[in-house]
Amino acid sequence: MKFASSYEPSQFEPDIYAAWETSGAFAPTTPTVPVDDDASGHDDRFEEQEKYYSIVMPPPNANGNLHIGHGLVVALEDSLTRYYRLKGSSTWYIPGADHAGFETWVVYEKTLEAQGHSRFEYDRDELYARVWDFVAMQRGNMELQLRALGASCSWKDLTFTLDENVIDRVYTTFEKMWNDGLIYRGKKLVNFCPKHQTAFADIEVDWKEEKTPLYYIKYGPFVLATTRPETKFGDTAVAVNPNDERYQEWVGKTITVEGVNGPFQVEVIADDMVDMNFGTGVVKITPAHDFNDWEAGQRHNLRVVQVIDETGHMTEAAGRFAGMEVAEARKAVVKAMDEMGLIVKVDKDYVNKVPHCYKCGAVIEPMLKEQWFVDVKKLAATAIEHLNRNEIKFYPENKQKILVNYLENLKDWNISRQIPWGIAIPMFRKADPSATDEPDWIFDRRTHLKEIEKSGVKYVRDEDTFDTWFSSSHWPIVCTDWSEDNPTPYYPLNVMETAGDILFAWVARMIMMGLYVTGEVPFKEVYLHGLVLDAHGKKMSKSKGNVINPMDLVAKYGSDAFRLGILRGRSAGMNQAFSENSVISGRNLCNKLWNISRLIQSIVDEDEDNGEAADATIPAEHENLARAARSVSEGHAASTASHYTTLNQGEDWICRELDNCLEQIEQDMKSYRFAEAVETLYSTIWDRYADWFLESQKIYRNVPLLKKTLETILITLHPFAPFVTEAIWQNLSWTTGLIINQQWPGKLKFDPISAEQFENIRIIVSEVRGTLQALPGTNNAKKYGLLYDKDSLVEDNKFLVRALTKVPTINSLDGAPRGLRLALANHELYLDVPEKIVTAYKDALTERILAVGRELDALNMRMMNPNYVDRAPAHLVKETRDQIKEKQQLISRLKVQLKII
RNA sequence: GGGGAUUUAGCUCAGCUGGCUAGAGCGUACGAUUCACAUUCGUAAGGUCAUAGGUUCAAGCCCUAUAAUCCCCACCA
Repeated sequence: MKFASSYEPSQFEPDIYAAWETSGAFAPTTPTVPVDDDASGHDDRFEEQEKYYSIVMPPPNANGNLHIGHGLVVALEDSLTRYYRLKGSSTWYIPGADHAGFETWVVYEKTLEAQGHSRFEYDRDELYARVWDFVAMQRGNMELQLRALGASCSWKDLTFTLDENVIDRVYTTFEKMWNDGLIYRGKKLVNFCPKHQTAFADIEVDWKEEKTPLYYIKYGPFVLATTRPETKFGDTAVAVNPNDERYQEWVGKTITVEGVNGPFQVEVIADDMVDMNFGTGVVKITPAHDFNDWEAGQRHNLRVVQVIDETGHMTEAAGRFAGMEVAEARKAVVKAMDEMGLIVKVDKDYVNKVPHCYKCGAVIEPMLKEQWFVDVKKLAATAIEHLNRNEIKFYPENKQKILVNYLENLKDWNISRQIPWGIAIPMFRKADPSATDEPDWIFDRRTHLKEIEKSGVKYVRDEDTFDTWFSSSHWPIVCTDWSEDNPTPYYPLNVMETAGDILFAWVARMIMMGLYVTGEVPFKEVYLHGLVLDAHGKKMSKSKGNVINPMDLVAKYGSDAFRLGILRGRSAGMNQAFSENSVISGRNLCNKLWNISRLIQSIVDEDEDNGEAADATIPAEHENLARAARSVSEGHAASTASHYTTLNQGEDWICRELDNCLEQIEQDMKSYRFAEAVETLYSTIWDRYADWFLESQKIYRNVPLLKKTLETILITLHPFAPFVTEAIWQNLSWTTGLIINQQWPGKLKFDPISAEQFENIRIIVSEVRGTLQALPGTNNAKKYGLLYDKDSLVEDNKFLVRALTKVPTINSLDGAPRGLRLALANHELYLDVPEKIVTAYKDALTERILAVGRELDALNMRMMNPNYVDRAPAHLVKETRDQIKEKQQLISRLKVQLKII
């Protein structure tokens, strides 16, 4: 026997993955490059009646390890991929790796510092080369982990965000945008991290609430409130609200302000931005270091004086405070002002929101810099138009509205980053400004050169790199190898599965870019998953020490258990807690399935030893139970057990249950209800297949049906638990090939009336079990027999009912009723219990009658309501009537029993 | 300030278009056991579905308020 008594994932998983990978099962069945076999000049792939299923992996950081979120990503995406592969689509799951510009840069800079070096010792190109080697060294780690999770992705198509074709595509788009006037260079305030020396997009800024003292300072004729007294040297105006009567007389005048570096003059302006109710209703304007002030400065044509430099130190404009760090300068300035009596009061508990670098936590300084910007107005408008036409279906639905709302308010996008690790911006600046006839900036793809010559003029490359999202926004295009000359049926993607928190950063930009480049939306559906929280619903973080490593769980419980566990209790877009219990329950299911297979294989072996391999067998003692066999041929058989015949109610019933299960799974997968699909499989396999059908097969054996139904279960579970299903498939004696390549099972055939009769058997068995447990004493099941009165269902299924209830005997009632009557409406059944015990059961019986009576009352109330009878659908009214009849019967029978006692 | 969610058993969550006598996993209690599986089997306890109104023959589900929790966007000096 090949089956050990329990399933050990680690014994199978690596070999199974290797078998899949080497067999080529991960590659799409239709080529990913154009095909023109009939030399028609057209790509044949568009003409075939082929179903394509394409999905890309949000590229994990090439430099890092996978975290639990990636575990969820693989569980979701790979389940989809395997499901559609079994369904017969040419399936392309494209893996990726992200150079993760800033993230990787931060890690690398730390290792540099640890070695006692600084980035400033090297020039940009050298740094780039060094990081490349660093990443190359680390890469592969994450790829191994994706394999451990069972990702059935097409490895040969792995796309790295710095691959040549990616850079090519990004440059092509950039050039097009440049020519279309969508790219401009602007000197604007940008979010700048003084530690990392780079600008950020708004979206990358981490706002934190902090107590920052609010100083009320004397300011010429005014008193005004500020949290940043050190920027006073950059003030070029003071503003009041135009409707503020208190300050009307000053508007338009120039005032003299006493300062720590001596008096200076500013103009008083009126602007709506000022809130009359905050502080004193007077605001100092520092255009170089505050976004609102910058905008006010634009409106009023104010001078811009930079007082903080890129390293976070005060400039010469700060006079004697020059060279100090911002925090230090603030203290010094406050002290000096206090000594001069300029500070009126201090609100120490004032809570303010301060921008921080999301990586190092340093305070972000708004900094005036020349950067490249994308004019997003048109791009956003086009995206909104397509979104409003519902060309993309969102899961959860509400994200569509949120996205449109975001796009409507989108500001121009700063795409310049001052980090060496990234794709170089392909722009070159004229070296000699005196050559006035030539443009200042030109586009050129030769970014490997620092200097180029064009029309005899020298140009120097801009040292900045692209914001990672600028290149990432091309992901569906570059992964599927779409091009203007060769569109591909794999674009648009069928689905974009990714984290809900990058809806704006990534999804929005992919849509804008996809439309701009290809004219089509880049994907037909979007599924957004939420955060995986810890067991208590808290965000996982290193500082809290509650991070769960998916690889630990895989090692402990197996890959399938992890996948099943993480899909449980999870729905689109929701941040949900992770519980190890769910993984344990997944592990148990794998083991259960293993043992189900072990049992069936042993039955098959025994059957073959008996030389009766051909057909269903019925033990001689049950021969009278066999009904006329219905031969059913299966047109869409998965493997070898193509012929089966159902021979009793239990067999019809399991076919019906499996059919329902298949239908349910299909619906769930269509609507991305993964947790429900797993739940359905769990209860079908465990509560129905194992607990009822297999138990019944210990009495009646139907080998072809056992084979067929096991195959059905294995294939249906395979998308969610790929390893154990493949391990079993390989160990079964009659299956061939790999399960990953099988076809999704078709519907099973069965007799519905017979199937429904089995429900009655289940009800009878449950009632017997429940009543026996409620009787006083232990081991009741072994003590009392079961009596039936003219009940053909029980008579025909004597042996089965006996096996399931464990009662010692089942006999026909001869003579007057005796013992304890079971509370079943349509069956006359008695437990052969002595008088004494029946009496002891009296209270329980009375309670039972009362409970049924309450249910009956509720039903009667409903029927007495004329509105219900008139307005409710007829079938419901009939159902109620039937229920009333049934309950009445049950009560009267129980009352008879009670009287006898 | 603008927007999005969540609130159902001890815990984590289902309950999709109203028909519910509200479900699952884990946990708990009680009982079983020599074989497929203790990673097992059986039985049970446990919920005025956040609160208050409303619509409807019928509300966990729809509407209107309220409360609590969480998230995103904008940012007030």
